[in-house]
This record gives sequence, C-alpha cells and structure tokens, in this order.
Amino acid sequence: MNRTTQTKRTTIYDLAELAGTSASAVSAVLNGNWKKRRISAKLAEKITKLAEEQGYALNMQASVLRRDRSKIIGMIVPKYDNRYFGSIVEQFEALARERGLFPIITCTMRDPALELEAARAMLSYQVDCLIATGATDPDRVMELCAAAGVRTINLDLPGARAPSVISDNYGGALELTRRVLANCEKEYGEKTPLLFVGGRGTDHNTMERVRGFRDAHAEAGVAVDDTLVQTVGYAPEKAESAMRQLAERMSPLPRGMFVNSTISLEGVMRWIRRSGHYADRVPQLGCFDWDPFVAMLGDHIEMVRQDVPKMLEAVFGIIDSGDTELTVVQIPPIVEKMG
Amino acid sequence: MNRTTQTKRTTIYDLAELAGTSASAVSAVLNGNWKKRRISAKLAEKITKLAEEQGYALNMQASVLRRDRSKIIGMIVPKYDNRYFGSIVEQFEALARERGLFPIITCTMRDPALELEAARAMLSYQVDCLIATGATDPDRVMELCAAAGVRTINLDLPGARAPSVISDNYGGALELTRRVLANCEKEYGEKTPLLFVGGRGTDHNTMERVRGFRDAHAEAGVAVDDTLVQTVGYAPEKAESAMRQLAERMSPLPRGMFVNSTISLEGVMRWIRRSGHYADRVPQLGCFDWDPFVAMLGDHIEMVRQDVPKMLEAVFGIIDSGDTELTVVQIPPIVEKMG
DNA sequence: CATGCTTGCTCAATCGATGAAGCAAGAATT
DNA sequence: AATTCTTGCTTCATCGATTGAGCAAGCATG
Repeated sequence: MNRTTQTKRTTIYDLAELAGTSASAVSAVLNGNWKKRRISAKLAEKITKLAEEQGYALNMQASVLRRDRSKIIGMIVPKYDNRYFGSIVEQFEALARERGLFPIITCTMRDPALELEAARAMLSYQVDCLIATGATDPDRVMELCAAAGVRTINLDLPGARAPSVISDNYGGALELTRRVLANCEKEYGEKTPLLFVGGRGTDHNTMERVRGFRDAHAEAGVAVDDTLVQTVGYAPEKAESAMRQLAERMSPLPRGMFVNSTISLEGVMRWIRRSGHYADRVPQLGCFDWDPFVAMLGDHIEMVRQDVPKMLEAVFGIIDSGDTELTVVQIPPIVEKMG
Repeated sequence: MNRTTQTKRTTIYDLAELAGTSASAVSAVLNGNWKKRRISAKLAEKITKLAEEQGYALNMQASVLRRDRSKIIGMIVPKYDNRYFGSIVEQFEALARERGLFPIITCTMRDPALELEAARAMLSYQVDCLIATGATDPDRVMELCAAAGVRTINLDLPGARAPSVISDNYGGALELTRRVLANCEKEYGEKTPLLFVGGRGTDHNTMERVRGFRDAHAEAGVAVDDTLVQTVGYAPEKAESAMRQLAERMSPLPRGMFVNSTISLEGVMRWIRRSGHYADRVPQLGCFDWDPFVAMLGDHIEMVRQDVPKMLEAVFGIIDSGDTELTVVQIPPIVEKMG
C-alpha cells in the first residue's frame, strides 16, 4: 500500500519488522533512552532513519496509557475576549512547551457547570496538573482533581485548598483609585467619590479591589456610599444596565469611575456614548486591566496592567518545584502611565 | 486506602470487582451501550451508582487507544491577542463540545516551524480532524495530516489541498475602501488615494484585500501608487515603522488609510499619536477586523467584522457532512456602521 | 577450561477500555 | 422431550508503547 494513501498509521511494530528487529528496540530508540537500554548506535541510526522515511508518529494514547506521567498540563480559562486572558493562554502554552509538556486549554465562558465539566474532561485525559484560571469555584475543581491525585494551581482567582498565583489586587486598586481621584481633583477642583463598576461582589479579586478603592477614598478623606459600588458582574451588558439604572436614581453622576476589567469597560463606554450623560465633560476613568486601544481612548483613562509574564513564571515555578504548600503568591500589577 | 487520598485511579476493573461482575459489563454500562449488549437495567443501575460513589473517571487514553475514532478535534491558531481569533477559538470550542468532540488548540505565534510542530503533536494525540486557522503554510500541514489519514480544513486563510472557509476578503475590502474614500471626500472635498498598511503581501487574504482596495480606487477614478501599499506584516511594530519610514519620504501623507487588522492598527495608532503627523486633522481610517474599543476611538474609523459564527458553522458543516471537496467557502464579512 | 562480566539485543507483561465470540440458564416452540 | 430462541452475562484478544527480566554471544579473568 502506498504510504501517502494509507489509512493505518505506522507503529513501532511496523518499523521493527522493516528493520528486522524488535518493537522494544524501536521504542527505546525513538523515545531516546536507547543508550540506557544498550542499543547499538548503528541500529539506533537505522531505526531513526526508517521512522523518518515512514513518517512515523508516536501514538500518545498508547504511550501515556503505559507511562505513569502523561506530560499533559491543562488549563481552564473563562474567556478569550480580552488581552489579559489572551496573554495568559499564550504564555501558558509557551512555558509548557518549553518544559516538554503538552498544554490543553478549555474556555468555560464563566459558567460554573462548564468549569467542572471541563475539569472532569481534563482528568479523563490524564492531565498531570491543572491550572484553574479565574475559576468561579476553584475549590470544587481542586476537590475533583485531588480525588484523582492531580495537583491544581489557581491563577488569577485564589482558592483555599491549592497554591494560588494572583495579582496584588488591593495594591493595584489602591494606586489606581488614587490616580483617578487625583485626576478628578485636578480637573474639577473638588474631591468627590468615584463609582466602582463591574466584577462579582463575591469574588476575591473584586473584594480586594473594592477594599483598595475604599481605602484610597479614606486616605483622601472622601466618603463612599454603598450605592457607588456596583459589582454587577463582568459582562458589558451588566455594566451598561447598571449605569442606566444608576443614572435614573442619581444626579449628578460621579465625576470618575473605577471599572473592574476592560470587558466591563466596554459596557460602560457604550453607555457613556449612547446616553449622552457625560456629553459635556468626560468622566475620569480607571480600568483594572489593560488594552492597547483603551489606552488610546484619551488622556482621561488610567489603567492597571496585570503582570502576566511574572504570574506565569510563578505558576511554573510552583510546578517545577513540586510545591504543594497553600501559598498565595501576589504579583504586583503595573500601573500604566497615562497617554 | 481512603478514596480521597488515593493515588491510583479507579478503573473499570475496580468497579467490576466491587459490583461482583466483569469489566466488560462495566464498560458497556458506562459508555452507554448496555442495551445493545443486553445488560440488565438492574446491573446497569448498580454499576452507575458505584461509579458515581467511587468518583470513577474514564481513562480517555485507554479508550481512544482501543477505538477507531478519537473524537478529538484540533485547531492551530496564530495568536490570542485580538477579538477575531479569540472568538474563533471560543466558537470552535463551543461547537466541538456540542458534537461531543474534545477540542485541543495550539497557538503558533505565527511561526511556521511551530505550526508544523503543533500539527505533528496533534497527530500524535490522534486527532480525527485538524482545523488550520490562519496558517502560513496550510498545504504543508495538510500534507502531514494526509499522511496520517487525518482530514484538514483551512480557516481564515485558504489552502490549495483541503476545503477552506474564509471571509469574502475582496468584497469586504471593496466596501471598506469605498466608505473610507467617501469619508475622505466628505471631509476634505477632494478625492485622494488611501494608504494600505499591514498584512503579508504573500498571503491570500492580504492579496484579495489589496485587490478590493485597488478596485474601489479605480471605481472612484483615483490612481494608487505602489508605495501606498505597505504589506509589511501584521505586527504593530512593523506597521509603526512602516509609517515612520513613509513619513520621511512622503508629504503630504495620505488623508486616509486601510489598516489590515486591528493588530496592525495598534501600531498605526501608536505612530499617529507619537509622531504628531496627523495632529491637525485625524486621518480617515478603515480597519479590516473589529474591536469594541477601536469602534469607540472616534467617528473617523470604519470597520469590517468577519462573521465568525457563520465561518465556524461552515467549518462544522463540512466536518459533519464528511465533505472532502476542495471548496473555498467565502463568508461575507459585516461592514459595521460607524460610531 | 570454567567462571563471570559486558554488550546488544528479545520476550512478555502491562497500562485501561472495548467488543466479538461464546456460554449457561431459562422460556418458547414443535 | 427435543429443539430453538432469548436473556444476561463472561472470556479473551486487542489497541501501541513501555520496561523489567532474561538470554546468547563475545571477551576477560583466574
């Protein structure tokens, strides 16, 4: 049968027959430990050449089944619609590959049920390790994995039962709020409280950012009413409708805002443009997360950029060291200069 | 040993022993064809309950090894740093999961070598089908896959040897150019040629877009000099330096531009802001690709949004039908209204 | 010349799931 | 009573790679 139209793939048994040797020798040569198995260089070369000629490709399913470690590393991630998660995934793939690990990623659309289903699927594929990024219920994921003897690391959002790598949300929010407050004062000559929009009131990051937001206000001697904290979810639509409702109940609207993610900012900006509420004077904005085009939107926006390279180095640092301590590593985000 | 601290995973043999039955029966029950195998409902229920209790998870490596089809579907994708590829990946995952397929995705960073390496890795994992998205050398990928009897579908960029689903690049570019030309005329009262920036001069999409760009100019009776077509690559830095160099050689600069992707636009916008060249009057822009924040950048930007949902429906349509015809399906992109 | 060591391999069990083939017990048919 | 059919399982080979154990030939040592 012609090699290019074959339907059966070449296996080590095929190569063994062609080389007039055993499958065992072929396996040893192709997975690199032929020296340890005392295969002669001559035979090794012959087999290698044959494998190349025949377009042999290892069957990972068979290989993983036999080995104790799969060298597959999984990640679940909420969405691919923003630069933050996009760069997390890019970095993750690069660092995994560097270590000879095969990365598989699943996007959960922020759906807790999908999160667990995805984790289960990854366990079925025998991942050695699972990174839960921005998981709504990291501890539940961790539990599933623990039952299968698979380690977990939380990224972006911390969990109580596995090592976590997150941004210094409090610190970033504190600094961001300070800057926006300062911009407001410069622009309007008075100290007024900002509005906090976006994020889930129940997630750790949002709570920490709200804490930073409040503390920066306290520092400046500005009181923050509870209605000014609108943790209505991340989706643009939710931020948009929160703004709409707020505008009905409050006048004048706050001079500035702390928007919790670019994705919420999308909704806020849409509302600002459509409603015309800030037509006379643009609000001073702060956004927790970075996007190149947001940075170009004007000189009234400050941004915090989470330090994705450092975060992923920390994650792989934990993986490499085999650490299982329940540490929470906090990586300082970068507060971008305006303009 | 306690179930929660175990290191060995539960297998069908463990369940068989606990249920006092055979592994074969357990397998039949758990993969759903116990009716066909004439297992009694009573035993089925018992096994199902046991599996649940023991937190049994199928070992996919073993299962795939035995079956003829893996139900794994692969995709290679250039980058995750823009909305277009982000939504492609999100849609891909969703549609794959809908069909009971397990999606694995690899990002190639636009590196041709990584592209092939990634394809090889996916073949090792026995993918049933591989989607090559925006591949620099789709035919080489296709060749690799064909040798393993795996079907390929090209997405975004067409290949000569596998079915392809792409945008109607010519039509989109034609309409986009028309609009930007019209905006320029409205704004400046005269018909002048636009600048085309970004993309690779060798890739099909860019060539088609340039063709649309030229034809729209011809329609309007405007001549396009070759120096006005700067297909210098997609990266922001490349677009930026192309602008810098152009500004040294050309004065006045074009009134408007056709920017070939948001990622190139990032560089163009950066240059515009830094150089101050368009400080007096902003250029009229057209961008082939959509981004929510770009849409907010001002009323001088027109955008073409590729119809990702339709494109992926087309891809899965081909997969579902088992088609192998060398068709190129062209999906019309959506030309967004300004503002 | 017997013994032990080294070199260069092969054999066969194994990983976990799958499914064709087969078998035993009871029910239905002739 | 003998036969066929049906039900409800079990047995066992198989997928492809891995690896501990073992074996034969060649060489060195006492």
